Order: sequence, then C-alpha cells, then structure tokens
Amino acid sequence: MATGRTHRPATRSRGIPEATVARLPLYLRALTALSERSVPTVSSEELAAAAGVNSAKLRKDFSYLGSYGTRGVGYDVEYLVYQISRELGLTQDWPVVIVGIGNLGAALANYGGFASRGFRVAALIDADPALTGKPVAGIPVQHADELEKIIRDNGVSIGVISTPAGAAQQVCDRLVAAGVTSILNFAPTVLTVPDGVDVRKVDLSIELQILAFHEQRKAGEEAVGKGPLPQTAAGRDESADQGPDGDVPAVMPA
Amino acid sequence: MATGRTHRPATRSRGIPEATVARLPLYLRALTALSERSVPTVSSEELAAAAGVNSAKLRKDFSYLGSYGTRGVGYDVEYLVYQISRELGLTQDWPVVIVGIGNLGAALANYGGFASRGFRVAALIDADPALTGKPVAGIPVQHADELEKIIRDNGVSIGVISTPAGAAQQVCDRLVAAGVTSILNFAPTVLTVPDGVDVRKVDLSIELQILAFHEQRKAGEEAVGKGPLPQTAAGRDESADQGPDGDVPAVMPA
DNA sequence: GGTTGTGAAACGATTCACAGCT
DNA sequence: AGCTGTGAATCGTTTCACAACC
Repeated sequence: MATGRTHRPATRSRGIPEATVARLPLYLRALTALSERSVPTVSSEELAAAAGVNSAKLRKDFSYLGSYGTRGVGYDVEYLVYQISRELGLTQDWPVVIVGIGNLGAALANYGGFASRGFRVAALIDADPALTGKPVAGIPVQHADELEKIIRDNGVSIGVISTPAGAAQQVCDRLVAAGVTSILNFAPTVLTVPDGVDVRKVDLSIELQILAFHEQRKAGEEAVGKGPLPQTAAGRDESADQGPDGDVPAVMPA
Repeated sequence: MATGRTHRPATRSRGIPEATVARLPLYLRALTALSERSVPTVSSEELAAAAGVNSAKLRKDFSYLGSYGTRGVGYDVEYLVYQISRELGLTQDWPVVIVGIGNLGAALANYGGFASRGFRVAALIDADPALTGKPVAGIPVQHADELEKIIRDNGVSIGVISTPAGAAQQVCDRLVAAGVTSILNFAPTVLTVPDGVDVRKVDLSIELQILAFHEQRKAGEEAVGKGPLPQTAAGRDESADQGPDGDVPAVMPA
C-alpha cells in the first residue's frame, strides 16, 4: 500500500483523540455546575475530581484544545465553558428528530438534558397512526410517512432511533437518504450505514451484562477464599469503574 | 477499574481484557439470532460481520475464553452461546431493582431485553408516595423507605438508578449500604462509590454531544474545504464510525 | 481447500514527572 | 510556591500475518 490510511492532516492539531472528545461533555457538565455556583477559576485537580477523572488526563485533554489555563492559577470557568461548548459544536442549534415514540421515545422526548444543551427536538415520528397528532412532551407526533419532508424542512442532521429492533435498519436507511448524517441508536441492532454517517449506540442490556460479568467475578473471588473483600482503605476511589459509554433499551411503540 | 490490586490469580488467565468483556454481549446477541435460525456453525468472518466488528478482533477475543472453535470449520453456535453466557454470568438469575420510576424508569421497566437475559426486575422503587402501589409494567411501585428491606429480601446486587441527578448520589449511597455492588446510572451525575463497587453510566446528552462534535466537523470540512486531502474520493475508511463499540443484531424478546 | 489461534508489530490512550510560566 | 502543559514511558487494544490444524 503506497497511499496508506490518509488521515493525519499533518499540519496542525485538528486531531483531537476520540477518547478526549468523549470526555469533553463530562468536563462541560462539571464546569457548568461550577459556573452556576459562580466559581471563577478551578484547578485541574478540582475539576478532575468533579468530573470523575484524574488530573493528568484532564490536563492532557485540555492541551489538545489549546492552552486555556494559567500556570499557578488554574482555568477560568466561564472561558473554558465557552471553549468546550464551541469545540463540541454546542454554540449552534441542533434540531433532532426522534423516531419511534414508545415508552423510551417518550422518555427521550421528555428528557430535559436533551433540550438544555443546544439540542432541540424538532419532531417526533412514529409509524402508528393512532399516535399521529397526539402530543408527547408538548410536541405532536407526526406520521412516519412525513419523515423525509420533516428532515428536509427542518434541516435535521441528527436522528434518534427508538423503534423496535426490526424497524431500525429501515428507519435508518430513510433517515440517511433524507440527509441525516448522525444517528443515535437505541434499538438493539447493528445498523449499516454509508461512509460518512456516524452511528452511536446505546444498549441497556449490554451494560447490564457487563456488570453481571464483574459481579460474578466478585462472587467467585469471595467464595474461593481470599478475604471476603479485597480490603481497601479509601472509602472513595476516583477510578471506581465508571462505564465508558451508555446504553438503553428499545421499547415497543404500541 | 474498581477492584483492588488483587487480580492476577497467577495460575491461569482469568484476565479477560475489559474491551473484550464489553464485546461479549454483542457476540452473544449475534449468536442468539443465529441460534434462532438454527444455524449450526459460523466462521469468525460471518459472526464478526453480524456483530459489527472485524474478524481478527473477534478471534482474539475468543482466544481469551479458550479454544472453542474448529480450524477449517468455524464455531459451533450453540456451544459458543453457552460458553459466552457462562462467562458473562448469565446462566444465573440476577435480580435488579430500578430506582426512580419517571418516564425513563418506566421505559426501563417495560424493556423486554431486561427479562430476556438472566435479569429479573425484582422491584421498582420511587420516592413519590403517589406512585406507591401503582403497577408499572405489571410490577407495583414500592416506596423508597422500603429500599433497604427490598434489597436484602431479594438478594439484589445490581441496581439501576433513573432518578433525577439531584437524588442519585443519595440513592446510590443507600443501595451500596444495603449491599448492592453494581450500579447502572442513568442520572447525569458522577457517582462516588467505595472500592469494590462497579458503576457504569449511561448519559443520553453526552452521546448527542459526541455526535454534534463529529457533525460540526463534517460541516466545517465541507464548507471551508480546508482539504487536508485534496484528492482521495472516500472520506472515511472501512468502519463507518460506530459508537464506543460495534453494533449488534436483534434478539427481540416476545 | 478453509479457518482458527496467536505471537509480534502497530497504534492509541493513560500516566509519569518535570520544565516552564505566573 | 503553585499549577499548567507536555515530552517520554507505560500500558492496553487492535491489527497483521502466518503457523497449526481440520
């Protein structure tokens, strides 16, 4: 292979590691809380504790964004909030559609965190005619037939799929064909999408299974005889196995 | 992770990498689908495609479990389903409680995938007296005052928190004090737990923010045309940027 | 022939540790 | 004196590529 994987711009660092990107929302949340308490500056140590990571990692993460701190002092809270928001693209408005208004879809529509941070629920879509026109979270559900029109009229580029697994790929295809390029998938299915479309998935039962694995191991260790508990000093440890990413279920629309 | 130093039994490799553990549920789901279609064997290539990962990774993952395949043939579907289930601890029954029966909690209670795979919703708990006794998904909601008793009476070791952020840490503390050692947290808050307790978190708005980051970047590249690669037709490589991990096929309970 | 299982190489992320600035 | 920013070391994960085996 002469060409190889062309991906490094080589010039300047627009290359923020994926692991860092995934933590930026965490920092943003901690910073927003500080901002609301009118805290003016914060050290990497304090902010890291609030976000549940360690301080070296946080400083490294921020170093990819630029030099936004002051040595000997810390970071300006407001300024950092702005910089991270901008980096994440949250200074603009993102209209999203939710397809599949069952239990989960309704829960998502009602979820405050959605609206709070640059995201706006532009439409709720379901295939069940009985739901059409019914307001959920104050937004009337529209019929799936309108999907393409809704996407285009609202300039939607992010779609949330909370349909049953069986419908997910089909819905996904239609979203993509209509112009959606980012999908958050709650249906327990592998979605196949064209190049250039991002999919993130959230699956409740996978998270539970991962927990069960560790739980089982704990039980095993305990039984096999080393101390009932590995004997730990600290009551609170920073790295208490926060999960990487999330998960949630899919629910029947009926 | 959470557990203390004690981790290498020194004997044999009970050290399955965390990344592998996180993928086992994906394989399991793909295998279950194959099993339902009565497919007897499957190659790493086919199974990897169904699970949305690449085959080398899948083989490496399986190699940590042991040698369960047959060279030149592939893997026996039923046998693998059993082995992975066992490894994940799904051959036993895991009673779970859901605390916080709002929109999301109700959606979780109704989620079929919960019951389908070794997990049993032992109780629904909420602090609102108006909900007490009201059935959700056929299970009557119990009042938060009963939490400790419920945990102990049912031998619950896994708890799901779907309360508002403000209540999450307090609920978490009570769950842990009552004996819960694995927590799935849907509240947008960092939970602090003692050593030996696993927490996995699921945060819908974080997922959206990560999508927004990539979305913004796409828009930027498109508009500015700051082409790091003036040529090169395709934008992305092989993987269409799935989420934290691959994706999965459907099991769909009843 | 086909496919697994696995060392070794490549890659990416985390942690260390300290120079450099306030 | 205190804290950031970052090279360098370390650790974990993915990918390669092929020997072992059916």
